[in-house]
Amino acid sequence: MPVSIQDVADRANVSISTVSRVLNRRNIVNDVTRKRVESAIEELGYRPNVFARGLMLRRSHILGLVLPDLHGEFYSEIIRGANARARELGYKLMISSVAADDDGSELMATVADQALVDGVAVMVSEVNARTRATLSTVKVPLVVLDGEVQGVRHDSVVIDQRLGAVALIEHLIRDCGARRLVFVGGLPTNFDTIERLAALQQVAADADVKIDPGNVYHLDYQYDTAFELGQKRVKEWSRRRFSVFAANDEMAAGIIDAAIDAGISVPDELPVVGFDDTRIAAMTRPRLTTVSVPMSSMGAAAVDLLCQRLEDPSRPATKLTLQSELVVRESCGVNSQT
Amino acid sequence: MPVSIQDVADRANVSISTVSRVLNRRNIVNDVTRKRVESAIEELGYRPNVFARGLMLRRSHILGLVLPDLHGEFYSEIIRGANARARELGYKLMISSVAADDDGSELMATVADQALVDGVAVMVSEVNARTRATLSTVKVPLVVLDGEVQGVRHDSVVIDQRLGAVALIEHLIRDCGARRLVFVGGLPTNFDTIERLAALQQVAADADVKIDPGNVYHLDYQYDTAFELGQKRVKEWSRRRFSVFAANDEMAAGIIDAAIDAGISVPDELPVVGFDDTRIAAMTRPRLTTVSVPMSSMGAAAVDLLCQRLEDPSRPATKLTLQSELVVRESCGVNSQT
DNA sequence: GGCCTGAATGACAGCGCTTTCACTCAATGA
DNA sequence: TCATTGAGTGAAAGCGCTGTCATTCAGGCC
Repeated sequence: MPVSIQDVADRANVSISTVSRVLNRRNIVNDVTRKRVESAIEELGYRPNVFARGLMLRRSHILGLVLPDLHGEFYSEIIRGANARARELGYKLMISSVAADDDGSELMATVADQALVDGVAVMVSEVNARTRATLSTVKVPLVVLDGEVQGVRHDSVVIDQRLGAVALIEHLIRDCGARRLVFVGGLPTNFDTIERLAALQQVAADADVKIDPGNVYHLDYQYDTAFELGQKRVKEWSRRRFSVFAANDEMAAGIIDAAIDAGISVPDELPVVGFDDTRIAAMTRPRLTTVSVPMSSMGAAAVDLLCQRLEDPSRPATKLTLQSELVVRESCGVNSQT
Repeated sequence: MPVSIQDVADRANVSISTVSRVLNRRNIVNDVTRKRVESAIEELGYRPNVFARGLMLRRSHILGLVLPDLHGEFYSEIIRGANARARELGYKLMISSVAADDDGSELMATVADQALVDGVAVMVSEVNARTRATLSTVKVPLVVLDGEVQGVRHDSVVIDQRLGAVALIEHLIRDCGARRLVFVGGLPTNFDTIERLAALQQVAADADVKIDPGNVYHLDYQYDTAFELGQKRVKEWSRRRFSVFAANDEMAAGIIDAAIDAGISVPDELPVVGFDDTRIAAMTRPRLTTVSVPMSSMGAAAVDLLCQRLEDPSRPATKLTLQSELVVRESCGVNSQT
């Protein structure tokens, strides 16, 4: 039923070799012959069989993208960026998600399909022995997003959260007069949480601002849990003149809402800042001061890196760093944009 | 370099046929032999070549998902739902996007990769002759999301927006006392816009509520354009006691913000409702009254339908309808949840 | 013993493509 | 005139797998 290269060859009165040559624009084919083949292809609506081609070429022109979860704008933006760039470069994108709390086996099952993809970009929320072991079995080019896996050869694209985070916290301390800070992050093993907390501690130390270990909370990046935490703590935070640095916008929104419910004014009685600059950052009231991270660029960069390595497998491992940027809105108390 | 079925056969001292049989659990293989083959597979870390297999079986276990755009929560939720179900059923998902204003050629290029996928789910924002022509060339099972394409054999999963929309408008009219309505939708050719406007007109007619054609606006589902429209009209709407029905939450948020900027209170002076119940619907102030549509279920259902047809190609075309549901919050003026 | 049966396995023909190698046949130079 | 070129093409060998058919061989029956 499906039309094969043989059908085209028959119709054009040439051998399949010639059709193949026309298809791949390789050795010179006589103009007249090529035209004949091309119209045969057109008339028959012929499309080369991807499998046969993949079998020969050992190339599928498919790139894998493995994300910890598909929830939230963060990931969807990565997909969008990766998809756009992949299309530009003539690749297809295969998406998989892995539960954030996966022990590695699921990651394994997903990445194991390397047999199909030419390369794979992986974002692991947490690097441990299991994930390391899993990733070391990957035989195709590997790009790690927003993290690094020791002992495994891979390129990576990371976001320099430090710069943005530092700018954010300096703004909070210098311009908004914060003296005491609360940090609300994800799990202590989470790469982003580690980075953001480190930035906080660094700036705080420099500015002689206090961060009590008791004021560092590890939640799960969700609105609800942050809201619950806020319900319990918001009055105390406000009374003691704290400012809240949440490691993402969702949690910042949760805390803002808890504060408002408790009759506490944000930012006057409790400044709150977020991270990521997702869609909701502009929707909260007050609007969130946050750090914009180039999510879709990250996806695009991953695809770039994969393709570059595919072209030149011997090039040295590359680490691409994307910058993050402070976005000042209203939730921190001083709107320097006005 | 890569280990093939022959390597396994050699190591286990059997023929490749036997290895293949072990792999596919087909004809009975002697227990002793099977164990030997299995351990050979294990030791060699053998994984069947997807292309060779696909070439024989004409099955890739990959499903395609083509969306008009990858922006926005709506699409990312579809991807999430589809991905989860695909994984459950042993399929992989390949994502592509097509610009919303595509004339069909891009859709063509994307869907043309049917050679690779076992089936494809397509969401077209607008059905016209071009898209119809493109989709009629698809040779694998096709599921159309949120729409129908005449003359092309396909299954479909649609969201019954009518029910939710009707409930929303009835709530607006009956419970909130709306007498005059403004509709802010997408392009007049957009399926969702057509459905939602139709529901509005139906209910309005029944309730003897007026909808002036001059109060039907066709925008692009974006916050910004709605905000701009709001800046121009919000005072007039408020003065004339209008209520605004926006065809998605983004536009509703834009109008709310325009109203607030103009010093107009929502909902007291201008009730506004949205559609979709995306993340931002709970983030606006006041929170949006909207209609929740089961986005991720839609993705999952598409995958289900595809797999079912793959199993039984002769089954009659199926149309799966998902229900939408009114979500009352604050932006309409009466919070019946309290 | 000769024959049949059926379980277990192997040999081999493709699937549709790319690619190597060989071939044809003008045009060219000696 | 004849060997030599090289552009253009075809024949055929796989790529790694599945599935059909053939083969082997122990056990059961007459």
